Amino acid sequence: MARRGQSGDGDTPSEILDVAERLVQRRGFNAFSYADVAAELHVTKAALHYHFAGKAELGEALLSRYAARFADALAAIDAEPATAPRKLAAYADLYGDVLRDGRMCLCGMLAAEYQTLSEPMRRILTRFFSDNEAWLERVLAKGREEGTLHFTGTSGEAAGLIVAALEGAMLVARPFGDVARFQAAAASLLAGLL
Amino acid sequence: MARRGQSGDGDTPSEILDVAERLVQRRGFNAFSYADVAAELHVTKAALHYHFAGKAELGEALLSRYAARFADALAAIDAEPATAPRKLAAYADLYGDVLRDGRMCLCGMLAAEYQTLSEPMRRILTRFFSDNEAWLERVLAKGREEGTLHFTGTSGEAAGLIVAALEGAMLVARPFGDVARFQAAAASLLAGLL
DNA sequence: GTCTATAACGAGATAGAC
DNA sequence: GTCTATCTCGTTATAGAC
Repeated sequence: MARRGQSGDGDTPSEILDVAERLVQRRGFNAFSYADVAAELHVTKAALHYHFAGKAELGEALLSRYAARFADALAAIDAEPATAPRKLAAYADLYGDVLRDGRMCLCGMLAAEYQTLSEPMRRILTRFFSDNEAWLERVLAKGREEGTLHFTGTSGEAAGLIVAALEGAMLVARPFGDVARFQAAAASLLAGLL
Repeated sequence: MARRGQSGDGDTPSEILDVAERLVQRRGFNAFSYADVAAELHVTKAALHYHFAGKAELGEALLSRYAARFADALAAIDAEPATAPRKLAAYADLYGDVLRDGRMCLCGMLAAEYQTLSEPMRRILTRFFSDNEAWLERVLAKGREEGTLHFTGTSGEAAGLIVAALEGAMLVARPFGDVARFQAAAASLLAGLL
């Protein structure tokens, strides 16, 4: 059974989210419209408003789904036995996969547009970064304890640097249309932790 | 003589650029309008169109001025004798100063919106990052040569990581309204190069 | 160099039929 | 659940007076 997109389900709300997500990740939340999504799905804007009352509600659904998917990916990394460096490499690959599809991280994109977002969207967004850093902090602490990772400062500080560096590496790589630029930065970052 | 803003000159085009720049750095290029700038300067939108034909032309002027100002700041760092680590710290401070004013780096913001920009804007933007990395590459190579900096990989790779990490640290710090978050990431980054 | 006025378009959203 | 039709507003941009 052919299944496209990342959401398994082929129901209308999911299809709307799939299209909107790609548009936001490529162009930004303030540069996509209901008309864009409607045209691509061959439905009318009114149909979209039936499923998502307004742009803010659509944005919240987008963020919630993205954060949940990311959390699942982190759980999947934790499910397999691996050294801390390998877990970090797997983490960086999550970002690389998004970039390879020509997209910015949804949350990195929305972070840039933060001041124009609704309160609910803001809360989910900051939560995303906090959760990511908390996961990284655990991996980093374990790695340092096991002797597989070496860094100065706290695990929390290193976690913050990793999130920042990966988001920034995606941000800068996209204008150059050059995934290798991201890979080089990620490799350089992780090499500094060995 | 009282002088506000960063542009020395108090002529109309400069004032327009000052206001537009702040709006773009806080809200994004696709979330500010001629009406916003006009209202703040107590002039009409038509007056703005006299100085900058369209939004794209205004954006080009914005980017050119920002890039020139940044280049001046790098020249100023080079003008004084300092160790490579001190130069890197001064470089990171350029970003910190922008963030302390509640702003994202203009070029980081526009990098997120890259796919919606005009060709001329795109060219100036990528040039900005290339120039920054070239400057960093020189500082890094010198520092390694002098033994004041230590890192694996090429100077170019390390330069790319620094730009990415600082841009990303700004991006992530803003949603938290927390400059300390940026400072911690910058410190952690530079500590890894000692 | 700045104004008033307005054109032309697209965005977000709603009412009500089917 | 999707449609047609419509509304209102904001945005970019221009013409022409002062």
